[in-house]
Amino acid sequence: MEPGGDSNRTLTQLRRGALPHCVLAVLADGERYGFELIGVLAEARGLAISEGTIYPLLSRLRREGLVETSWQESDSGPPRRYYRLTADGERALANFREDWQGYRDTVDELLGTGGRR
Amino acid sequence: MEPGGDSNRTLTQLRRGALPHCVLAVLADGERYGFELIGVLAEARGLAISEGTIYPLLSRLRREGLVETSWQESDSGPPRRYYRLTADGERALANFREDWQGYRDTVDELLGTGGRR
DNA sequence: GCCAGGTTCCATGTGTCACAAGGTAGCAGG
DNA sequence: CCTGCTACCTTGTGACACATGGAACCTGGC
Repeated sequence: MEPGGDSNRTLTQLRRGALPHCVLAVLADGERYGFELIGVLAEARGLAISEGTIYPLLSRLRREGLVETSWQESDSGPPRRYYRLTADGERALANFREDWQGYRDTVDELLGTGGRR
Repeated sequence: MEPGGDSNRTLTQLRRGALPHCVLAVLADGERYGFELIGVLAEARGLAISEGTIYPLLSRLRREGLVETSWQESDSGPPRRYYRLTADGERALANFREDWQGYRDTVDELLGTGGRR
């Protein structure tokens, strides 16, 4: 049912690296709930994920103290759990920005994709 | 045994994304053997890996037909298994370059690390 | 010879994590 | 009520980086 996921598997592995911190980055702009995050990330090329990915991820971030949550009523539908960054979360995000830039430049250099832009 | 692997674990997850294709990229410049690759990658910031990582990775690339190998004698030490890119490997590398650039730009945009370098 | 130490390869076990699939619950509208 | 949507979460599977340990081969000292 899912054999040839060729270049798809590659993207999955790529996502692993930055996805959690991309979520943190989105939350840095204001609180969001799980379903909403899926929509926001779906608009970003190469970051489309599903519920089975986002909820375990958010649980982990919460367990690590990088985000905190609050339940809020909805006009139409069940209540939502909103996530927002903690101070630790902001620190983790700042650290990651540095790690990411170093890694990105290394890969660009090896691949020869660093040139223009 | 080592729970607090804080920012280290992050780098491991980052590596996962591009490491196999970075190996392909190095091999695109000429054939190399396993131990040599460890040294080459160690010089690239954020890509230092060990034998336990490189050999399973190379086996996988071989199984997928992206690299092929040949044994060659060494002046000093046991024989070496040299790896070089196949046509499929070159194709995979080219595909990955595109995937990588799209992904990289997406992450840069979300993190706000994209402003020309 | 033979033994210590370096080089090179590989296999096994563990832990992390993305994802698919499925399950629960609240809120509509016919 | 009952179909369908929104929203959350859990469980099982599989991929893969890494640590550890070991085998095979070479060299140099004695």
